Amino acid sequence: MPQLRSPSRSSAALATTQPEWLDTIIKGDCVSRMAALPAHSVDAIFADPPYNLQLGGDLTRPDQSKVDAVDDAWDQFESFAAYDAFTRAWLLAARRLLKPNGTIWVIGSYHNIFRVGAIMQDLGFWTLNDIVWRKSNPMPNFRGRRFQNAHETLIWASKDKDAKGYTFNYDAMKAANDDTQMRSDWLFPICTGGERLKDAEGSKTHPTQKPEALLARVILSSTRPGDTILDPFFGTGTTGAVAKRLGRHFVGIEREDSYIEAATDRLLSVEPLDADFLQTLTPKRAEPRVPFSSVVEAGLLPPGTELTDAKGRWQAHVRADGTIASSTGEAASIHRVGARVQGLDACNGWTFWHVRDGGRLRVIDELRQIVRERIAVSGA
Amino acid sequence: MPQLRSPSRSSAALATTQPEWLDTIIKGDCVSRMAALPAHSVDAIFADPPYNLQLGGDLTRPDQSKVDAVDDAWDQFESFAAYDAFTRAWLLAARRLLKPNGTIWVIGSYHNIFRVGAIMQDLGFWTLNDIVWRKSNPMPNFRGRRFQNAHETLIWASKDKDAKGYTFNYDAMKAANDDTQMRSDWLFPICTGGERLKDAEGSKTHPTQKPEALLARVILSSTRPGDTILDPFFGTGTTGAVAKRLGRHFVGIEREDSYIEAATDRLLSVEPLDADFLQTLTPKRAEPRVPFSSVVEAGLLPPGTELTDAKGRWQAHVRADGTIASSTGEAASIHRVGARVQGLDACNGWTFWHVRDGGRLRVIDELRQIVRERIAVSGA
DNA sequence: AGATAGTGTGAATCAGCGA
DNA sequence: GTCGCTGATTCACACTATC
Repeated sequence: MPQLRSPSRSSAALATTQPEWLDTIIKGDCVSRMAALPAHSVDAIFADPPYNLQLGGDLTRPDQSKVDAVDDAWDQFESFAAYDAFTRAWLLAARRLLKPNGTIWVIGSYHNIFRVGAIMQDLGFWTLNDIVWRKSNPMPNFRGRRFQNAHETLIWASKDKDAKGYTFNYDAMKAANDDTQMRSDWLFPICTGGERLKDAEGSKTHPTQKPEALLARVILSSTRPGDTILDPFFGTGTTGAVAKRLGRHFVGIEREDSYIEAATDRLLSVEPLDADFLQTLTPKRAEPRVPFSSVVEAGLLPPGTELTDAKGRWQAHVRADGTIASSTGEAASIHRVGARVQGLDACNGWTFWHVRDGGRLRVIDELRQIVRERIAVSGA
Repeated sequence: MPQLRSPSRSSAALATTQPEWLDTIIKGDCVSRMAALPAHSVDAIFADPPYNLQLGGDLTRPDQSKVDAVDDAWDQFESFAAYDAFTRAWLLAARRLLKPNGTIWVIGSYHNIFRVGAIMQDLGFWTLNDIVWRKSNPMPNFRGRRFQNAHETLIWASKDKDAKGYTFNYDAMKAANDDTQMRSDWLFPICTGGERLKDAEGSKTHPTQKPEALLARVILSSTRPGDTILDPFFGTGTTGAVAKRLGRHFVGIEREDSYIEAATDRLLSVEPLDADFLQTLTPKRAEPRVPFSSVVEAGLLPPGTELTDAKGRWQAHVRADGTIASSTGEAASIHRVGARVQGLDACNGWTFWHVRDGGRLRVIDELRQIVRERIAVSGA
């Protein structure tokens, strides 16, 4: 097996315990190969399963019986049933490998995505989004009998309904999109030009090679550096190439020797990006918790200081124990009092309350940030 | 029954043979009502079935106001199996009514569209396209836990694989789209403002009223004047209103009296129109939003590239996820970091940041323009 | 009258932690 | 497992109120 491993950065000390299948391509049928891997071992899955319902080689009927001459509708149903059985099998095997907070991405077109999506729901996957990949340069419809088929669909799902701890780099996606949240429709060109792998004769190595930009958004949005991403239909290894470049681990499963060969060469030439450029924004949720009392104790808001909302409609006073008291005399946390004066159920006191600082009002969240920075410096 | 009929243009001579249910709203359950209509009697079907949203508790906006959720009884199903049985029943009844060369449209979201699509395939419908309705003004994701759900999906299918004679007004669609083929992704605003039906108290009559522009494109693309369009989930009658305006016949089936009443009033006020309506079908947009990450992923600004302002006073470097980090270590969007290094509240990062290109500095807005040209798409 | 600021709202499967 | 508290979170428009 060629050395495809991305440098093991964050887990350098654990290198000896890294499973031997990490950052490799496993040859064989994906269902049986997935069954041989340990459960709960991958953080994310990206799957680009065969779309064509007539791919006999990829499909095995539940019973290997030969079907007599039947009418079209029945034959169609048979082939759908075979595709469904195949889909259920690989999705089940994939689900077993997924960590409880892992997520799965599956890409398809109208030929297969409805069946895949319904089976995913049946198996308990919980849809987070369906994403539309809008192709900026799709193939035209030559016969003029339909709309130009200009998109494909991705389904992004967590392992089950109650898995709330999945990774979604919301802040990074928003920052990357001019500070408005990333939508469910993505625009990318199809894979062409130098990115498209060609064989010696100049014909494309793989019929449906996906653009690296698409995989990059998938990986950057839903995984963290050091995570492991499984691709059970590895093909020419776009998932692995982007994962390696972005400091993630990968596992690929592929049956065809020619694809494995192309993917191996490709992966060897990928240089991981410097870790400095892979850092993503720290979600606010993950920042250290600072009690309001710490702001008081730090002297930034001495007891007795008057707080007010941004428009000066409500007032409260800071008390020594880290509670505040509204003018009506009710004392509680900054959040509770903020909610109560407005007559709401909830309120983020950090962004609601302000303090007069010279001529202007300053939101107390800035004071929390000062305390956080002091804590960081002291190495706490 | 009030007179809702559209003037019978092409079939004036046949007016005496026009069935009594044409251009009317039939009250009742759609499965049994469809069973009472003659087979092969409609040219097209537009169906907006319940989506089977499975909503948990309340959802509040950041300002603590409550989102008015779709919690109507008609959208509740006990299980996927119950939803599937319902779907199979109405699709079977609908298929019986469809003429051999008729087509069916079904709209849904990721909650239901996969199941609907799979069942349609099982019943023998032949998918012609899946169409993405991109909403120009979708509701945000308030908790930042997913991508903004900014689209819905329509499936367009013929009665069976061998039905080749269906109507598709290819040239009209192409002409309406600046003389390039109409794509499978359509951009329309959601139904708001004066078009949105309100009750006496000013609250929306129907929770999921669809925009007329969407129905107009459906009807203009796949039916001819004088055709009959069935809507088994008529609601407040958008399908009927647009059909009447465009010189088509309609049949609506609806259970709720309040919706029937609103639809009846609405239909009476519709005036049939000439087909210059086409022009409203292609909403013109300003230049498409290009995420900064797309410039990074396009290879124009590889991660690690140093950015600087026009005078070289401040520096930052590009990170893989589309954020940038200043030399002081602060990371955020190109706009935020630009603002912060200057000590300003806001900054247009596209025009502030430059990159060294040979000997000269090049503003990154030029790179955005390059990406725009690469991904130029009508209606983007 | 016209500009500006403020408010309302849409098919939504929308927390995490510690006690 | 439940309960309770902290505190994180919104885009594009249409419409209304105010200056």
